[in-house]
Amino acid sequence: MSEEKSLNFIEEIISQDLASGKYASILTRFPPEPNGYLHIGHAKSICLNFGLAQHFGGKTNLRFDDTNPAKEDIEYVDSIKEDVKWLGFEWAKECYASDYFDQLYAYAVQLIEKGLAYVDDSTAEEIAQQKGTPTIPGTGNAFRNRSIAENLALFADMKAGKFADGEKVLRAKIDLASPNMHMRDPLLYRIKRAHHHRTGNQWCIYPMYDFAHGQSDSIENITHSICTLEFIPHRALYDWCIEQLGIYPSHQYEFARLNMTYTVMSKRKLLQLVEEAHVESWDDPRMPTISGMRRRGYTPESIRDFCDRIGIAKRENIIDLSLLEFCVREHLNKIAQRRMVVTNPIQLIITNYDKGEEVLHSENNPEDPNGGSREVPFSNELWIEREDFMEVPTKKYFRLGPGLSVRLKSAYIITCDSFEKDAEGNITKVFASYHPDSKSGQDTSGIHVKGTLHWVSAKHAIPVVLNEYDRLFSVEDLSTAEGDFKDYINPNSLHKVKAYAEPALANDSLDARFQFLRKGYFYQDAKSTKDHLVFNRTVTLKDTWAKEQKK
RNA sequence: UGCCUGAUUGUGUAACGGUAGCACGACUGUUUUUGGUGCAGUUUGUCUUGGUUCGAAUCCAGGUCAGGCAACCA
Repeated sequence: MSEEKSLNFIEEIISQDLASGKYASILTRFPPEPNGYLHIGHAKSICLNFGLAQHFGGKTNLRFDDTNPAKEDIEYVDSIKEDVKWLGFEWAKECYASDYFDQLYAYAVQLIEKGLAYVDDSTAEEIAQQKGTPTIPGTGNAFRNRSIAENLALFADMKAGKFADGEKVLRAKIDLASPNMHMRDPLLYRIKRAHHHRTGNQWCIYPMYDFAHGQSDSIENITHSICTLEFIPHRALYDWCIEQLGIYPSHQYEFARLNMTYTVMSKRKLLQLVEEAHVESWDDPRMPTISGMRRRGYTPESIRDFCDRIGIAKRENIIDLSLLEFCVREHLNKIAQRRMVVTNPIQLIITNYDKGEEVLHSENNPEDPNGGSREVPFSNELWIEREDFMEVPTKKYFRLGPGLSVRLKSAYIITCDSFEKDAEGNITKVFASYHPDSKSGQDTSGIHVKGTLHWVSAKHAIPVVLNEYDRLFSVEDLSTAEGDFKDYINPNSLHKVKAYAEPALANDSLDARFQFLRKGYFYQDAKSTKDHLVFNRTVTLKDTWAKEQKK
């Protein structure tokens, strides 16, 4: 293989654990709560967890952290499974925290029996108040001293549904003065009458995250439980539960979550964008969701490559969107079928072309010698881009203008002779003559031109619609922007454009990736039909001319 | 005011007491029937003050800055 890539801190830990014989093999898990769609931040975690297992010869479970029925739904479970598969990963077991509800309940009873948990009748407000603040120790209440027998009975009654929602909770008895707020007698169970998407109405008490997650890891024999930085203060509790219960010691490790420029990465905010119709749906191609990116035309390979490149560390980060764009372009350049599409057309008449029409050939992908070619009809009446003609060309402009010559891609070199304008001064027609001996592939004209234009034969063109996407937000770093994040939504994140496409596109497979020459990479939209072809722009091509013009 | 993390070029990420490297971005040049791609090159960095050491991004002490922690959310 190639030279060794340095290990990130988690790989470092794992290789030591393996070398020391602490574990014979590793087992990781990806544990989403099914309360929303997965986004590119989850992709980082998925690639990490599954990637670790692949790299070190272990396995990964997919576990749904479904301990809060009020927010969760089967719809999300299904989408999550689809997204993980699409990214190219296979889980060893499909698990649910709800599968462990009986076991978890038994664990809670064990804690009570050890005098390490108690039923508290206080209200949420009272409990919050009694917890104190980070600088002021908490104070206990009378419930803390209930007898084991009483706690056992009360907890059984909680389970049996003898109390109303919120009337009682089960708490761990740890340390109300702990400098770690999470150790100040954290809640273990709450009463909540809600329909659970898997257990139905079987339960009216549900374990809290802190009482479910570590134990679920332990039950599955997860060796390395990897989560994001905000769970660092939970680790003490994670370890406490495992130790007091005397169960398999899974260990938690934390890394920094992904942030990206020009977008948001929280399920809550993404949900808001959907619910308030700032975007069409969870899979709107502007969304940073996996489903949105898939619909936009991102490939799983490019997303995995991206996750590889951003690395894993503990420091807060914000990744440039341009890195993601680089990754897709790099992959798409290798696999995309080249096609010609004109979006803002002006008519080009080739005055000396008297053959009527002919069929030319153009390569599907210059990067792929085996990519073959396609037929492209040519005639004396073409569409070219309006911006490819300039009445008074500027100095570095090497496209079409009066007296200037360019090549029509895969066709002939032409020279512009004249043009027409309407009353308002808009160019309506451009007239040119072609050089018959300059035909693509058999050019003997000796003419050298700097520009090559894409084009479409007017009478052969088929109408298509292009969705040209731009960034969802107008500021780079939403986390430092003041006020509501929605104030920064880019009002021009979508341009729907009508365009003329070469006929080959009508017969192309729905699943193909395209590069529309000089315009960008496109992918057929989920709602596109034969009669109404719609393409989503995945990403533009790099455009050094646009950059030059800005100067 | 407490506790916990962290700080390396514009952005990420390496260097595990011994040459601060890589990628993206930006900028040059070159190739090109896509102003794409490819190729070659340039560019900017160890938060700060002390200390240990022949030698510190790395170890120690203090400071600064940033983020997290007081949901019957995960």
